[in-house]
Amino acid sequence: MALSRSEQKRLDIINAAKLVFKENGVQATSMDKLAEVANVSKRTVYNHFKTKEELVMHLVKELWQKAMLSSEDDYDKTAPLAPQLTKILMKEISLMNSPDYIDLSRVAMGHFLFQPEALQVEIEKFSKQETSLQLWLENATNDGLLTVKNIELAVQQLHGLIKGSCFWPQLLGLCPLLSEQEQINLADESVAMFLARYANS
Amino acid sequence: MALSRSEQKRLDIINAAKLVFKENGVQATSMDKLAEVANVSKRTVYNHFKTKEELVMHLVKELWQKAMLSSEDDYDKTAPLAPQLTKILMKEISLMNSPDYIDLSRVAMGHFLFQPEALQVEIEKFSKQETSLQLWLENATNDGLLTVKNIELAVQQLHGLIKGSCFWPQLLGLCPLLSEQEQINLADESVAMFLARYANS
DNA sequence: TAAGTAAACTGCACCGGGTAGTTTACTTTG
DNA sequence: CAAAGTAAACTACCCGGTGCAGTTTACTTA
Repeated sequence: MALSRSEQKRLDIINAAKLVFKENGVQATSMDKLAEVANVSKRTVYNHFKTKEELVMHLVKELWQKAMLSSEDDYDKTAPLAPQLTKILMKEISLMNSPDYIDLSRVAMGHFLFQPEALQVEIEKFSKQETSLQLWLENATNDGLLTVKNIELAVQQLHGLIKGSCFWPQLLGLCPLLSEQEQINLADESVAMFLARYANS
Repeated sequence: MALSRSEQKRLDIINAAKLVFKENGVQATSMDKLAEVANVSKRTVYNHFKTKEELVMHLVKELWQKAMLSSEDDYDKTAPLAPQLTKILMKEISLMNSPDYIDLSRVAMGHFLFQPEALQVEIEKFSKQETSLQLWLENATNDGLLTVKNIELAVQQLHGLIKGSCFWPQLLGLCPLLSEQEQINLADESVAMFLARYANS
């Protein structure tokens, strides 16, 4: 499955961008530096991406798609709730706690922090689809296994519990990534708290 | 209490910095622009602050001090837990959900995102003191009113529940600030979930 | 009350350096 | 040989920070 030379160069540029943006952010990284790291002439960079902005957007979209790819988390009416929910959370945790995701999120955040309109635009392109977590909660609530009055709030609570330990501290460089065991503990603790509040006995 | 002219100019500069940094961030704001907004000559800016960095740091320290000023939240062994915890959370929520705090946090985040070492240094200067939330949890646990095995985790969980609704979305410009009623609801919901998990019946 | 003084402020030119994006003339590769 | 890549110079800026001559302010002395 050989890539054409052009395709290869394109990948070199994208990989170099990820590498170099994550070190100092977008603004502080020049296109000259980027081309140098990619081992590509600056003109080639501009042949593949019209502007710096376009290159950044390409990376951001890649990130979004990764975060949004919804796997089929089958909701099972008869199985115990805790393991099902744990499985869903583990999937989110292991994604958000990966180096690539953190690094790219930092880049995106640095880029969008002061352009909320642009961020809104990007988000709306993807926010049509419900998350698998939300669907699961809706199913379990409709079957009377949970008592959740406000599903949006519940989703936000679960995400808050998770991200507060496995995403934001790492994004800010205040904590190292979680080990596999720590990830499992976090999922279990989050599920325990959530079900203590919402599960029907 | 009249301020000397120099003190007044200094305040003008600081206020202009808050105003102008919050619009486009630190990197994207020139010192010429800042001086113009402050109605002060650029030379005067540099007379008060040796470098741009020093000015930014001044703002950040101001933010930290506001966030850290711990009030005496008296723990009361005999009173019901929920209202006590709600009160503490409300104080944190109303601080974190204020425009000044959000705006300055955004500036600080944009500045430190790619300088984790510098952030570490700043944080360590302030992180000696325990938060009032942590103290309260320790007291309630020692008195057997709560069963919390891991207090640090519990603190992080509470902060996650709160910040996930009243801080991070606003920092990113995805949600408007919470109304007083929404703040109260958030505090109540967070307390309800927390106590459902940890309170001894 | 008038003259003097030190400190702070102003405005502007200036410096060294950096950047996004373009152009050109030439070379490599499929 | 046509499409893509290369190196290097080039345009047209912007920015942090400094130096300096001259002015304003507030306060004090004669």
